[in-house]
Amino acid sequence: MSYISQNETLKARIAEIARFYRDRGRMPSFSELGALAGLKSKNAVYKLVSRLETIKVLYRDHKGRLIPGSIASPVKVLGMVEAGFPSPAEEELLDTLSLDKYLIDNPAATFLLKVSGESMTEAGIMPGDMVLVDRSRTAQSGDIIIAEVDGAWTMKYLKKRGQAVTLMPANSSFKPIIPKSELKIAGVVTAVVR
Amino acid sequence: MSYISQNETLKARIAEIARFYRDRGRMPSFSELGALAGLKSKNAVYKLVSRLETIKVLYRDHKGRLIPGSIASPVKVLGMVEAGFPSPAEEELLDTLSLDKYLIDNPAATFLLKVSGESMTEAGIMPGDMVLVDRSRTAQSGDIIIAEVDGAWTMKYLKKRGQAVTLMPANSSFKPIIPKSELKIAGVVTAVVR
DNA sequence: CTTGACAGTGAACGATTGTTCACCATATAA
DNA sequence: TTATATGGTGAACAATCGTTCACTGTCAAG
Repeated sequence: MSYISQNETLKARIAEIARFYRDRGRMPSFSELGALAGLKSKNAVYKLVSRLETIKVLYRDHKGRLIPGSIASPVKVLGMVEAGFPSPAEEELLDTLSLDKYLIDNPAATFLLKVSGESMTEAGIMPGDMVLVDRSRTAQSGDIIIAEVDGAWTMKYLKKRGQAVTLMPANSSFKPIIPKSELKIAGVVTAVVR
Repeated sequence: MSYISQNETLKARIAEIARFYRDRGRMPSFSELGALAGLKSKNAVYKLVSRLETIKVLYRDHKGRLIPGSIASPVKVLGMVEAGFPSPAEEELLDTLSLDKYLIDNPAATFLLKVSGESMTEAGIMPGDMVLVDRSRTAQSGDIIIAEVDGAWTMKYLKKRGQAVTLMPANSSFKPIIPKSELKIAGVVTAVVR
C-alpha cells in the first residue's frame, strides 16, 4: 500500500465521519466508526481515533467519547481574493472555522435582527440583511447600536462626546438624531450577514 | 409546586443542557443529564427527555442517544428593527437559528474569503469583510462571483447577455471588465459576513 | 374524600460503550 | 536475511448505556 493511497483512505474516512456528524448531529461511537470506515476490529478504530486526534480532526472526552474537532467547523478559510484562489488539491488541510463560534461570543445574549430601512446603507448594511446584536456588550462611541430613542427603535452609529450623545446614520439623505428625552441602548451590532 | 416554578426549573435545565453541549461538544448521556438536572433516578431523566423532545429542544437517536435540537442553534431570531425590540421576558421561546446551517448549503464546497479592494462597496461588501463562496453553484447572471479573468482574480457581478459576458463592479469609480481571453468562475458568493 | 395526573426514587435488564491484550500480514529499512 | 514499523483481526474486560418496571408523595379537580 503506497503512502498516497493511505492518505486517500484517511481523507475518505474523515469525510465519512464529517458526514455522519452533520447528518446525525453527534459523533459516532467506536463501533459505528468501524462500520463507517470498513474496519472489523474495534482496536483498529481505536488506533484510527488516536491518529485523528493528533491531527485535531476530533478529540476524546475524559470518558473516551468522541467530540468533534475541525470536523465541526464547516467552512475552510482561504486567503485574500487578490492573492489568488487556492487550487482544490491544496485546500484540504487549511484552517476551518465555525461561523457560529466565530461571530457569537455570548450565545445567550445574542440575537438576529432583520434590517429594514436604508439609514445604514453606506456602512454596508442593506435592507433585508440580518444583523447580529449582542445585548451584553456596553456600547462605545463609534459602535453601531440598536436603540430606542424617543419612543422609536432604530439602528445607528453611536457618537459620544462628553455628555452629548448623537445617533449618526450612514446615509447622507438621513439626518443625525439627538435624543431628546430618552435613549435606551438595546444592544451592539457585532456582525452583518447577508 | 406552582406552574411558574415548574417552568422555571425546566428552563434552568434546558440552559444547563445547552451549556453542557457548548462546553463539551456533545450531548450528555442520561446519567450525566441526571447529574446536571439534579435527578437521582434515570427514569426521571427519561421522562424529562421525552418532554424536551416534544418541545424540540432535543431529539433521540434510533439508538436512544440524545442529539441537539434547538439547543444547537445559538442565535434567536427576532423581528424587524422597526417593529420594536422584544422584551427579555418574551424572547425565550422564539425561533433559533444556526448561522452555519443557515448560510451553508454545501459544506464541502464552501469557503470563506477575506475581501480586499473596494470594487464592490456599493453592494455592501467592504474591504476586510468575509465572503462565503460556494464552489458547486453554477453562476447565473446577476450573481456576485469569484473569477479568474485574464490571469487575475476578482470579485464582481456577473452579467450575461447571450454570448456576451461582462463583469460589473459595484463601485462607480471602477470600470466593467470584458474578459478577453479566458474567464474561469471559481464560485458564487452566497453571503457576506462582517 | 376520592381520583387522576405529575414528578421523582430505586432497582433491574440486555446491549453497547471504550479500552486492552495477544496476534497476523505486509512493506520498508538495515 | 533480519528487524521494525504499520494497519488490521478477534476476543475479552468492567463500565456505562438507554429502557422498563413497580412504587411514592404531592398537588389540583371532581
